Amino acid sequence: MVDPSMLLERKGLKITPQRYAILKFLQHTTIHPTADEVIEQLNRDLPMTSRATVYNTLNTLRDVGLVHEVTHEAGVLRYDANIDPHHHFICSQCGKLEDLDWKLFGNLNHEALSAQCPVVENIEVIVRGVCRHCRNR
Amino acid sequence: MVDPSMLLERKGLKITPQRYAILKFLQHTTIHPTADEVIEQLNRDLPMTSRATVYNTLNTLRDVGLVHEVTHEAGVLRYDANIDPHHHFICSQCGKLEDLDWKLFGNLNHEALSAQCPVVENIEVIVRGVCRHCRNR
DNA sequence: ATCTCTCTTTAGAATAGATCTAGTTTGAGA
DNA sequence: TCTCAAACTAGATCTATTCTAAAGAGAGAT
Ligand SMILES: [Mn+2]
Ligand SMILES: [Mn+2]
Ligand SMILES: [Zn+2]
Ligand SMILES: [Zn+2]
Repeated sequence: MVDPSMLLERKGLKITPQRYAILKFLQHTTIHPTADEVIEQLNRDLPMTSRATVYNTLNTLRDVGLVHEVTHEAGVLRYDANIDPHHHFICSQCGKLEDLDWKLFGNLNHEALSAQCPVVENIEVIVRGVCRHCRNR
Repeated sequence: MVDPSMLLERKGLKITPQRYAILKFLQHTTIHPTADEVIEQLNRDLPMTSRATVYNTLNTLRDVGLVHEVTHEAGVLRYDANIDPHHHFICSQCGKLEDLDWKLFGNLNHEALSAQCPVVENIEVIVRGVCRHCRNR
């Protein structure tokens, strides 16, 4: 796991306590938090980050490519510091959103695609279903 | 293309001029309209559908499965009357959202997936890139 | 050490998409 | 024709996000 300071510096962003804390939190969670969940978590112990700064920072990190927006639920915007190619699974019962390994689906970027999409920037598979935990209850 | 009246009736929904018009419009467009675009189009000639009714109707149609929500852009909620399995392509330059044929990616629902997702309800591939039109300009 | 300039943070106002409310209209069935 | 539940409506409300304008912070210059 790369140090947040290094990542921020590489992108030419000043290292501030708020940016450091937000990026570090996103790096260490797997829940793909919403902006509200980021605010909640950061200010749980010691309030030090305003609502506006969380939104500003998330947008800044997204602009420089350090986090990705995950937009597969109506009205819910999540953030993901895992920027390696991967897929997502959403449980329709509990709402959990999990990573799926990139290699799970083989090579998706093949010839036939270029008819409609000559330049591919990103491919992602979204799987909706019921997770193991929800199935067994 | 199935008649909207028949689809509504099958789902036990009353056939109203508003529901008929909204479903018919969605059936005949390929742009995956937002709620605002539905309102705009329906009231272009003869205003007859309120904002609240468009939202109510879209939610009703979604609840009975006659339309799907398409939620792949931050803050943008689109509607799709094509409920056959298919994938989507989004052009990062012009924002166009197009259907991709289901058969384009072969069988995605294979054994390895069931480890994390024992019950699969839906699989969809999202491709982001540059469309032919935007590439050639 | 002080100044300066730019970037960052902040509280609160504003915006916009979606939902809710309460009253009205509609039409199928008695 | 009457009744009643479902559907429609205008406008109020809600809520996630963005905007605004002012304060803070820090790197380099003097
Ligand atoms: Mn992820
Ligand atoms: Mn579609
Ligand atoms: Zn679950
Ligand atoms: Zn394009």
